[in-house]
Amino acid sequence: MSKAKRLLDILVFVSAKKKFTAQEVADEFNISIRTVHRYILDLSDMGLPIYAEQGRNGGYTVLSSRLLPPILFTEDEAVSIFFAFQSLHYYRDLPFNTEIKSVSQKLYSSLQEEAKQKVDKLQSYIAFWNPKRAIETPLLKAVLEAAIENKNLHIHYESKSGTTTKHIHPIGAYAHDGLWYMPAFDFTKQKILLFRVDRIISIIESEENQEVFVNLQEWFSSEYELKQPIHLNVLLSREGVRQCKSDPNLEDLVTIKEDGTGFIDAIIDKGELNFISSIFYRLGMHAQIVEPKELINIIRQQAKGILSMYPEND
Amino acid sequence: MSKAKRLLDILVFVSAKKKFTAQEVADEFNISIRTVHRYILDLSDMGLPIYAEQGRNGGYTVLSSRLLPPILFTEDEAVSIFFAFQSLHYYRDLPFNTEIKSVSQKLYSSLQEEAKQKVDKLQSYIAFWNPKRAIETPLLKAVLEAAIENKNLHIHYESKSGTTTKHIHPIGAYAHDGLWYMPAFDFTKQKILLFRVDRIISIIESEENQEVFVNLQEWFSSEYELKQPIHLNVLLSREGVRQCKSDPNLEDLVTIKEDGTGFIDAIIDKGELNFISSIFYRLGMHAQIVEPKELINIIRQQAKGILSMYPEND
DNA sequence: TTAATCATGCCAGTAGTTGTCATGTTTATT
DNA sequence: AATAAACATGACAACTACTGGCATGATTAA
Repeated sequence: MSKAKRLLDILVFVSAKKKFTAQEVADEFNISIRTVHRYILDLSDMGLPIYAEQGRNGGYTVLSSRLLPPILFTEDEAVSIFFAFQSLHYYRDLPFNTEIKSVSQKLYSSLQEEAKQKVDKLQSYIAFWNPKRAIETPLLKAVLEAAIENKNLHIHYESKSGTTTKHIHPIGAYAHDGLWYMPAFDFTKQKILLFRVDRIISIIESEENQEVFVNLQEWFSSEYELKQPIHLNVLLSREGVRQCKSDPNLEDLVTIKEDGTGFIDAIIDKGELNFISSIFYRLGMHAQIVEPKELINIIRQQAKGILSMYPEND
Repeated sequence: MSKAKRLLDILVFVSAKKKFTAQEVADEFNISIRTVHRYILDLSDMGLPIYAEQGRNGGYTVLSSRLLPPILFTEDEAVSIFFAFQSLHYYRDLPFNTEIKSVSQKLYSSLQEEAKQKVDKLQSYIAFWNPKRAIETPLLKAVLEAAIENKNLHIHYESKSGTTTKHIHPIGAYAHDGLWYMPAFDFTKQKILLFRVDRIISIIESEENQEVFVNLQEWFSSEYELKQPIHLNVLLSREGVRQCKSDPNLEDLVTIKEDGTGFIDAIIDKGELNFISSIFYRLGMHAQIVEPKELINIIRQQAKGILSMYPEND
C-alpha cells in the first residue's frame, strides 16, 4: 500500500480515536513504532493539530474534532456550497457560524482566480431576501442543543403579560420569515406551544428528560391537521385570483375558471380565520366571501371598529 | 518534492487547462515525458475523468469541470454544509440542484456512522420553513445565467392583463417568501421593474448587452431610498408594540416607552402606505394613526368598502 | 512518408521508506 | 531510587518505489 493511502488511513484512525499511543497504531497497521513516529510527524506537518504527552501514560492527542478523509470537489460543487451559504446570509445568529466561515475560507482559498470571480459575481446577482436581521437570537444554539440532547429546560420568557418562567421540553427549532420559532412541550399547560427563540430571555437550568415527545417533522405534520373544520367559499376576480395565488396559505385552494376569475371552495381550520381575514380585507371587492358567516362577521366587526376609531370629519 | 504533492500540482494544472500534451506538462514541471505518462495514469486511476486522443495533434483532455485540490474538513464543518443545504430544502427549483446532491453524497459517504446519525438528527430537529414549494420556477437558472452573462432577453410574461412580450435586461434574482423575483430593466418602459420568475412563460431570445446597469446589491439599496417621503405617526398599545416589532417593515421604527406602550414617528415612502395599511387595519384599536391623513383615508375607504359589500342583515 | 502524439515495456540509477538498534528524555508507579 | 512506559531522534542497511532514457508500437494529421 502506498504511503499516502496509509497516511490517510492513520489520519482517520487517530482523529477518531483522539488519544492513542504509537504502539496502538503500530499494532493496528502492522508497521514498526519508528515508522509510526515518522508518520505522525508527517501528519503534524500537514497541519493536523496533534500533541504528545511524555512519560508513562503519555501518548498522542488530536486536538481538532474529527477529520474527514480528503474530498475532491469540482468547481461547480464548491460554488453550490457558496450558494447555499448565501441563503443563510440574512440570518443573524446561526448554530454553525464559525464552521461556515472556516469552510468558506478553505474553499475560497483553493479556488482559482476565475472561479473566485464567479463566486463574487454570484453574490451580486443572487440573494435570498429575508427580513429581520435585526433581531438577536443568542440562545438559538443552546435550545437546539437541548432539543438534540433530549433535555428539558426552565426558561425566562417574554410573553404578552411580561416575563414569565416556563418549564418546557423543546421539540426543535425552525426559521420562518427571518425569525426562529421553537415548538416545545409546556409542562405546566401540558401541551405543545410555539415559542419565539428571540423572546427567550435566559435559560435557568436544564435537566435530563425521560418522556418521549414527537419530533419536529411529526409536529409539523400534526399542525396541518384540522382541529375545527369550517367551510370556506369565496368568489375571486382575476386580480383576486392573482393575489391569492401568491399567498402561501391560499394558493393551493384556488380554482381558476376559464375566464380567469376563480373561487375558493375548501375546508379550513376555524383557527385560521383570524389570520385569513386580513387577506380578504386587503382584497376588498376582488374577493366576495360567501361562507362562512364567521369570516364575514370578523371582517365587518373590524371594519366597524376602524370607522369608529377614525370618525368622518372632512 | 514528494510525489503526492507533485501529482496534486499536476491535477490542478491539467484540470485548469482541460486539453494538453504530455510534453507541455513535462516542460512545466521539469520532469520527463515518461513520468508524465505515468502520472496521468495515476490520476486516471484516482478517478479523474481524462481521455487521450491518439496521433498528431492528439493529446489529453480532462472531462469534468475543474477540480479543487483535496480539502480536509472537520466533521463539524461537514455538518455545517448539511445545515446550509437544509435551508434550501423548501425551494423547489434551484440553480445548483445536481451539485448539491453530489456534494451531499460525497460528504455523507465519508462521514463515520456516528456523524451520519448527527446529520440525520439535525434534519429532524431543525427546519427552515418556507411556503410554496408548489410553484414551479423552471426558468430560474436561465434568467440567472442571462444576468451573470450580462445579456438582454425577450420574454413572454404573464401579467395582470394577460400574456405580454417584454424586452428586458435582468439585474439579478432573489428569493423571498418562497418565490423568486427578478428586478430587470424594461426597455419599453425605460425603468427597472420587478418580475416574478415563475410568471415568465418562456424566453424567446437573448442578445448581448452593451449598456451598464446597476447590480442587484445596488438595486436593493436604491429600493430603500424614499421617493415620496411622508410623515408616519402612530400610537401603539403594548400589544401594538409587540406586533409591530414582529413586522419586518416596522420593527426598526417603533419606539417603546417605559410603560410598555409605544409609538412610531418616522419618515416613510408614500408608496408604502397601501402596503402598511393592512397591518394597521389588523391591529385595529391597538394602533391609533395620528398622521398621515392619507393613511387614515385609505383605511377608512377600505372599511367602508367592506361594509358596503357585506350589508348588515342579522 | 513523416512528424507528432499516446502507450507500454525494460533497465539501471536514484530517491525515498522501512525496520532495527541505540540513546535520550520525561513521567507515573512501585 | 528504581523501573516501566511512553515520546524523540539519529544512524544505517535493506528494501521499495520512482525516475529518466531508450526502444518499440500504434494512431493520426499534414
